[in-house]
Amino acid sequence: MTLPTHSAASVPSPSPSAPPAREGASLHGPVIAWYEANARDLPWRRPEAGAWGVMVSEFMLQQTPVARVLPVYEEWMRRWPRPADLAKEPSGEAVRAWGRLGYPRRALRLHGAAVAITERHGGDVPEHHAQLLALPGIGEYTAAAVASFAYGQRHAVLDTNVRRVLARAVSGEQFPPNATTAAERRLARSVLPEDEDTAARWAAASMELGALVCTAKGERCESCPLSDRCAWRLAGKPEHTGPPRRAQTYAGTDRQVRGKLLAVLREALEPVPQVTLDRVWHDPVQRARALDGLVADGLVEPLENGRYRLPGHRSFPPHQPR
DNA sequence: AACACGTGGCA
DNA sequence: TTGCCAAGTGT
Repeated sequence: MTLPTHSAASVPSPSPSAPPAREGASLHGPVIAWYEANARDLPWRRPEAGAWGVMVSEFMLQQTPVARVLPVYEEWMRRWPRPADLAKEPSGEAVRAWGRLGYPRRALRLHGAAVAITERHGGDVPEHHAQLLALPGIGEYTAAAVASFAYGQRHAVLDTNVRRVLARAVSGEQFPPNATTAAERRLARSVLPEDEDTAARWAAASMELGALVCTAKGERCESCPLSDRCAWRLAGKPEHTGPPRRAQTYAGTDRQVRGKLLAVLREALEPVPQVTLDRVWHDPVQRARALDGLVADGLVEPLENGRYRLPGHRSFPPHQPR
């Protein structure tokens, strides 16, 4: 596997007089050129990361900022350089090494994906979108991202950054809809470069643009390669209308209690007695519900003696075809 | 379709 | 301090 090399010479540029053959043709060139000059040097973008490195990074980056992922990613790749290395560990080790990245079910699913890769794909991250999609924790976005970033394939990689870039540059809206729509997928496919290598560069470049320039708040239009043609900017940057983007509450929720319980178990080297867990939350009803949920999710293993620990053995459910 | 699911930085 | 936000997935 190789990361696409950066070469502006391979970026096709439409002739000045002819109208663009397709809607996205006027987007690729500027954005890819901008990317080649401004892309961050992230470890999972280096060739030595391999498909496994790309995949690990994608799991960690789901809803989690780059800065927080970096140190954990380095530790994981040092400890588990190949899928089989992770697969032979108990799943609880993945949860423990996940640290405070949040959404620890991702760790469990990444472990489950490593097991599946070892069993079904000979230890190599599969290259086909459908094979990736069948792995636990990999949805539409991550399957496209791994296929594109790791294997240079042509896929619409529609994450929150790209959705925002397209919403603004093409649709003239400040923000995309709350949930990804069929219209967005259609738009993303319509602006996808025909050439496979160019499509892979566009995927990485448009995502980086959304992450660094076309941000949710404090967008830096003066640094944007699309500023002269951005539909939203040309319309005077109208404020978002429509349904408010649903706020995510956290304080006092089961999620917070789960987080506190799991934090105790992550730090513990030995199984933890019930009474220790009882100290993390005042409400016994909510506390019990949170603990039951963690057990049901396979994040916590109850032992015969009334103690609890991170799962000591593989506990991910068998693969269910979608 | 709407929710649940962690965590911490920043304005 | 509160609210928003960060490369989503599964049910």
